[in-house]
Amino acid sequence: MQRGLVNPSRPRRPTMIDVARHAGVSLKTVSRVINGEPTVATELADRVLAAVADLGFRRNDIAANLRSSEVSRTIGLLIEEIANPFYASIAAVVAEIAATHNTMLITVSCEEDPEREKSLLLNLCQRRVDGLLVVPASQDHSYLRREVQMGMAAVFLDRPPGQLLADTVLVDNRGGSQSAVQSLLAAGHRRIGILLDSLTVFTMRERLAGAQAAMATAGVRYDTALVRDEVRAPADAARAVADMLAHPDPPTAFFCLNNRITVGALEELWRRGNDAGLVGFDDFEFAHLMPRPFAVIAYDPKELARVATDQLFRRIGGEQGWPITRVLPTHLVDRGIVDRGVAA
Amino acid sequence: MQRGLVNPSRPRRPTMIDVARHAGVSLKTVSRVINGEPTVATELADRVLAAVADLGFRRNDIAANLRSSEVSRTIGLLIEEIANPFYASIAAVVAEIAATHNTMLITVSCEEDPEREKSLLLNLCQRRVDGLLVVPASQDHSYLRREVQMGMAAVFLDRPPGQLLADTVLVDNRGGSQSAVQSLLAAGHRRIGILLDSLTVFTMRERLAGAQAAMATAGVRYDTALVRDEVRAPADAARAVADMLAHPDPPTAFFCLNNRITVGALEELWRRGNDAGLVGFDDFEFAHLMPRPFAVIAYDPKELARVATDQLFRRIGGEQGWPITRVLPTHLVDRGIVDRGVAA
DNA sequence: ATCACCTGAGACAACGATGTCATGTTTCGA
DNA sequence: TCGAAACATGACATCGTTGTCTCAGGTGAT
Repeated sequence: MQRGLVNPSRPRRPTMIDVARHAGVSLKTVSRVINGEPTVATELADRVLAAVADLGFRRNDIAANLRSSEVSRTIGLLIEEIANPFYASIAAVVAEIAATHNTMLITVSCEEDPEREKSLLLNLCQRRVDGLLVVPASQDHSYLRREVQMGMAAVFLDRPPGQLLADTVLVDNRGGSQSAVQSLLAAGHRRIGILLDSLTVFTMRERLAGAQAAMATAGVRYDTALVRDEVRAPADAARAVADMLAHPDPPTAFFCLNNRITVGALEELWRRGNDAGLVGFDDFEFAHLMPRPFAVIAYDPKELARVATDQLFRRIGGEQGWPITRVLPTHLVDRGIVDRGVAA
Repeated sequence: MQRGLVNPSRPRRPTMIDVARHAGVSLKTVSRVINGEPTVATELADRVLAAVADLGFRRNDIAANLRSSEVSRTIGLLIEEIANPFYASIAAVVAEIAATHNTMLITVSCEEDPEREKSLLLNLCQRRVDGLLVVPASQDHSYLRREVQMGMAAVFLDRPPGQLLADTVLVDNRGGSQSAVQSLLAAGHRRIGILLDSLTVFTMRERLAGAQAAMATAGVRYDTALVRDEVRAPADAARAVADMLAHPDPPTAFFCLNNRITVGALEELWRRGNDAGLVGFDDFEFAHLMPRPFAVIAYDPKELARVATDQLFRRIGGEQGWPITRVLPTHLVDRGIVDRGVAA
């Protein structure tokens, strides 16, 4: 039973065989023309191209890929969520570099769910992508070991893999945090409030460790009453700041471990006209338009993506060797408002 | 020559045949077990599953898809650039809805280049994605006609297709613009500066037309000296504002046709302490933290994406019928600063 | 006890392309 | 003028799955 007869409104896509018949040549000749092999007589090639145009033929990449199983020219990127500007800028860089390798990008968001992470990554493996870029949510990636052994390229970024050796690109979270707190200490602050998301996240643990190290080095007491975790949305940060300021011995400065928190804290301090010191980890767009001064520990997420993607394509290209870990530097940036003369 | 012997470091992936041999069953039985068909004796199924675990077998979706060419469970999304928050939030919604259909998303950015748009979309067709979501950059999509005829689902969003009939979801650019300008006129403004990106973009033409209509209705002269196009970056907007304010009969209000322009204009007016009226098309994050009051024509990009994606999956699901165009409403939102008492 | 029926399992073709090899034709030098 | 090399073309197997069909063996009704 021919499909063409069953559903005439949606014609079956022509295959190379149809083109061959239409042009009066063999299947293989069509294949040669489509793939630009030079050993075809001009006259035949023209007939084939005419048939291609006539029938609206377009090669089925799925079939081609199955036969010549070299590369699918597709890579996968796993992140938290694409709506987050941090990840969006990473995805942009990855897609751009991939395009130069004639490769498309499947981006999947796991939303901090380890189960989802696993199922998405294995699903990508089933689709036989050429490689994986992973910002992991879980701490156990042993389920990827076999895939990697069987040739799946994988590079982790922003956070390291767990139970798996793989190429990794990180940011110097600890060092950046250390210098953030050092700058507050140097300005004379001794009571520093620290706000963080969740300790289940690698970057948060590292940043907190850096802050503790800086305080220990300076001989300043690390008071757990001045530390709040599970601060997720900006509004949580605002509440935490208000809360800490009500403390009998309140902080005179705040260190926010990500930019969502920074925005919330900043908004609250600004609302109160409180001039506490404020340093946030991560820069962000519009930081220069915020209504009060603060500082950030900045680094380039694009560079992170660039280094990781380049490494991935090196592996896809067949580069052998032990997994490599690279740590990118951070730097302190003083961020003010558009015009500091605001109060004047 | 076996590949395993050529490159023993990267073992060949096991296929169903390997699993079948290892479990002492037929190929087809493996296929049945993998696909959860119920007609397999428990004892055999267990042997197959053990072999799968032993060998680290993972089904090749490419081959499966080739054989049973139903759906590839992949859709394509074409946008300008993923780093733009507007498109990132669209991509997030599309990916989320796609996930509920067990479908992954390939996002490609054409960066306003019509040639790139064409090649990317046709490339996606070659990959046999199940459907396309398109924010078009070009004005001629006749090259998609054959693909659509042959069953490729396609939905356009934010901007309409050219030379092609297809499902489309738009925003009421004209109406929104009209009410923006009406609000400025109602506040007594008669000289209104208009800043826009490029007239090659559909949304810009529509928004400008809406502004003109509002002025015509009110009997206010449309002075081309107060219109600037090719305003791309915020800095361009700042310059344009400065320039217009130097006009002998300067504008007392500005209408910015996108949010990048709004930010630049706002920054310049704030720097000058100028209290001109300001309305921008498109809301944006942090708008409520900006250092001076203004208004925006807001709409929900997520709703845009939701409606378009739902329609796409309806088409993928086989829904027939003529292409549909939907236009989503906008509304005016007064946006101020965190605390209007800033100057106090 | 016989036969129709059901069910589980395997053999084989098919999906749409590419790789390999064989074949027929042309070309060119001796 | 002939033979070998070079080239253009096609026949056929193949990639890793799933769909179709067949068949053996067990079940229940008559």
